Amino acid sequence: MPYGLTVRYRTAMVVKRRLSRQDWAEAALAALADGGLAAVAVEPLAIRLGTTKGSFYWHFANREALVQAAVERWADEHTEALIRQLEPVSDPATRLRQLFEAAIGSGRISRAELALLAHADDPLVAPVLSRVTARRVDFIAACYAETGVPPGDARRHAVLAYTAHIGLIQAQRASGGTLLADRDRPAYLDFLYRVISVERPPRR
Amino acid sequence: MPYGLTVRYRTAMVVKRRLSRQDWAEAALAALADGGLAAVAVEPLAIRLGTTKGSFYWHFANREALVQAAVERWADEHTEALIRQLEPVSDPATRLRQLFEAAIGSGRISRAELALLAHADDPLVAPVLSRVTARRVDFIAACYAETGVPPGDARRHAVLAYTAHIGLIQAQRASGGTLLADRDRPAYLDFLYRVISVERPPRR
DNA sequence: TGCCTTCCGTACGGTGCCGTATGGTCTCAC
DNA sequence: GTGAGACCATACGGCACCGTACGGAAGGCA
Repeated sequence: MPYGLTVRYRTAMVVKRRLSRQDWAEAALAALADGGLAAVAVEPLAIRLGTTKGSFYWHFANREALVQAAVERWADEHTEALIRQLEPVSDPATRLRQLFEAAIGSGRISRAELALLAHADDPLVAPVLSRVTARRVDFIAACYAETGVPPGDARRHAVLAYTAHIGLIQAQRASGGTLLADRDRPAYLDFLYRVISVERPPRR
Repeated sequence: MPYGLTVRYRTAMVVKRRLSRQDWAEAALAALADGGLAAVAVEPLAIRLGTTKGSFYWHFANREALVQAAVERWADEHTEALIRQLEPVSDPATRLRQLFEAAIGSGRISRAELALLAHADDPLVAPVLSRVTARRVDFIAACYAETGVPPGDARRHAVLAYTAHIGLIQAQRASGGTLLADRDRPAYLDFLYRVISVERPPRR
């Protein structure tokens, strides 16, 4: 909501900016993160961007195209970028540890995550989500394998690590945050890291 | 139709009968399971039931009331009923084992589950979902405690068990079913059961 | 300066849903 | 059989959104 204001402000103060396809995609991803797939709607977004549908239908054929753009953007930002960033880390155990910390850390990340999981069977979401899920688990499994775990075990570890993570953010939200109090979180993470054979990360 | 019978013919296959509040709630839960919260819509449901909105607004004040009824129905069927069924099992380890088997078994159960998780922040869903989540995890933790695990550990075990389960059905759907092939499932469950300290259930 | 492309504003019609109003029909007690 | 209450059908207005049509404004370039 301060977003719309900002745009209005910018419009008034500076120069009226013409929007690009990327601007729309970015706004769509933001809307997705905090309103679900249904919030990716042309007219509301236009208002939020301080423009009108006229702009939108110049850059996109229809709403479907916008959703696709947003989802692709998400896949890149929240998976490929992270993997690119972790790939140079040579020690696989350190790599895993950093991955889990990054994943568990940001609540902003999980918001888009949850919105997409919520529409996993939507024809626009499903293919990307499926690709991303496979990519992540494969990456985790490869790290485990690199630490010396036999391949079959590596995959099982990876599946557990990934599902425990997804399940945790889901259940935390489902419980209204009462599932795990903040003060119990470190102990739980220690426990989880021990279970999935990751060396305990240093406490901050 | 050649019969000029007194029985009015409806488009649906069901014979025309007067509907109860429960009929609507049941249909709503079914719609929820396979179309998400948005599918709990009065007019489509009326068509599906072979009736009209006139019936609906006799039994319910508005759509909100219908959603509430469906969600409550879900909470009872998929949590309270299961717990009632498991409570008489005296051995806590057996109780846990049966619980996990029941939870992992039915795909029909998880469909409504997923639909509700998808709308965890909806004001109509949130309170019930939060209640149910707490109830389930508490139940699991109590079982663990009863097996002799110290209380703190019991809760951590319970959280892991629950989130691993939720995460698994989520990730399976997200991956389009490719996360864990059917043939890898038993081995994974063995692994999971070992990790969360539950005696391995007998293979069927 | 004028022109042409790129981009945006606005008006409009269409769709799917919610909720109300009102009158009709069915059922059961009597 | 009849009347009262329970239940349903239909028509209507409203809202939020999609997508189209078309007339402009903005900004580079001759």
